[in-house]
Amino acid sequence: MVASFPGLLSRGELLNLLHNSTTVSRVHQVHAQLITRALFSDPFVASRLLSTICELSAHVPASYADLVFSQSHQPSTFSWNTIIRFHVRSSNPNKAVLLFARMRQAGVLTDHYTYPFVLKACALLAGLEEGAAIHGDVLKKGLGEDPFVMNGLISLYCKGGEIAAARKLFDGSRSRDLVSWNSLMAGYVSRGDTAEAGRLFDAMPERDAFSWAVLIDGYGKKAGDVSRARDLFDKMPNKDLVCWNSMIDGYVGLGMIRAARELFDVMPERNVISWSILIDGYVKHGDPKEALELFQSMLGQGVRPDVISAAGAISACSQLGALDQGRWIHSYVKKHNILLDVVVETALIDMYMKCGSLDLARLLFDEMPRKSVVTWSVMIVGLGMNGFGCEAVELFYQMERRGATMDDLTFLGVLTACTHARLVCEGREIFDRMRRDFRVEPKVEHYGCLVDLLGRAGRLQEAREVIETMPGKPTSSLWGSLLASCRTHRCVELAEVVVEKLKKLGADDGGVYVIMSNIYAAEGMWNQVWKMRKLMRDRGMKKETGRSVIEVDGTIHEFVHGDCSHPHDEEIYEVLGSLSNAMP
DNA sequence: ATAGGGTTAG
Repeated sequence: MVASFPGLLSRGELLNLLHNSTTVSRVHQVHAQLITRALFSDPFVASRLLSTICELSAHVPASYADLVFSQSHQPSTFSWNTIIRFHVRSSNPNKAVLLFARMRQAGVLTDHYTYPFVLKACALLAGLEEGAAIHGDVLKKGLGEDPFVMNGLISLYCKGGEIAAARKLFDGSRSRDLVSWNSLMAGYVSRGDTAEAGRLFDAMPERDAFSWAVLIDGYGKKAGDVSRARDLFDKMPNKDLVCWNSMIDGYVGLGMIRAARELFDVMPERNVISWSILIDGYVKHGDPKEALELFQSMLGQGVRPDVISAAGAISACSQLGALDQGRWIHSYVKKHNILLDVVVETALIDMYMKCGSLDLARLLFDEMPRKSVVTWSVMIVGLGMNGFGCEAVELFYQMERRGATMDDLTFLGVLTACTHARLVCEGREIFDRMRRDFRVEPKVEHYGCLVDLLGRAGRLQEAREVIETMPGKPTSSLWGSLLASCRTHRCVELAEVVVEKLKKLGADDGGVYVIMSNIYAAEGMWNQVWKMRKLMRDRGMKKETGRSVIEVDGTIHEFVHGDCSHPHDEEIYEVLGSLSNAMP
């Protein structure tokens, strides 16, 4: 590598070369040269090397930056600032704060360049105490009117929820600039006070694209008022990419996919974020097929996907059971060196699980260096869903032994796994331990699981007691679940009680009477059956049509209840018939 | 100072 340089370069030439390095491997080459030329001990050279590395922060492993920093002799304020900035930028605020503390311990001078980055780190950590101490420091040094430092403080207080403190600084400042206005406005937006954000917007002496984007996002996504967002969007003079994306995301947030799509289709330029927003919109609002098509056209237009857009597409595959496409996307991202992170890997595991490919899921799971709560939960849910309830519970216990934190969805997963595997005692025990041992407050959904678990096992009275003694108001879905169990276990009396409860809650839709009439039919109570049917007719009730989708060999098939238009229609119904015969 | 990602079952 070193040989690629012609002859020996002078200090100046190397510095120049360094200045023009735009890739990590180029920096490595220059680094090697600096060492062979014994120039690395030159503090100025070392600091230039470090800052070049930090310029490329997105592509540089933190360990490399740390190494170069630790090898420099008596790093200057500039070098300290650089390494702190590096860690802030690579979203490692902990490290940045730590380095700042060491910087002060070492007695190195801190300056107006140091503070904005440390403050940013504190803001990311919501470290208000730390930040307030730094505020004191800033004042002592007389840096309170430096716009960068002050803006750092404003956004620190905004992120920490102390908007009043931010406002006080803002109001009392002589040197506030456009960024200060924008920061404060963003602060109001993030705490949901779009009205005050709007007032600031109107009062601003000048506005830039940030100002508009903050408020478009505030009205649209944060406040759910897309028409105001749209007004603003239409009024904006030179719309930039960000505000198009924010506006589209505003529509997506409310499920207005058509409107989102219309804007997407006419926007002058798109980036991978625009595509992600829409892909995710389709995923979240029930059209995973369209999401995948969109992902493919994105690739077709030569837009390089990143982890986030891939996560959306993979999610779509999970919903569709599209194993082939899911595997294809997996190998695509690997082939194109798109770094997988915990989130996509979790999405992949979920996809493999939902597509019934337990081996591939397990393989990924075991090889993951870092797992999140979601990763564990997805695995537990998947095992349960695929009929491995015992393994799911076992994994839950393993999670406990590892001391991993659990959240409400972990419990939802393990409880549903128990339901599937009829593990009534385990489920009951885990439910009881939720609050006691894990300090996770059970929500209605957890009560729903418990009711389901007990009800399916035929312990109908216990299930009813759970509903009637739970804290808070039981929802109709709890009674609905109990009603389903009443049908399974042919308990007419309780079913009638439940229907009364549902009626009181105004939740007696078509589905309820369908079940009730089935219950009567099973007992041969035909008079009651007719009564139910008549009731439904009189009220014009209909049960929603059942439907499902699955991919086979790359083609996506959709099935709708009662539909006979599939080319393999007869065979399908034959298999279906034999399956339901085989089921207990 | 502004835009995008993973989990329940029915």
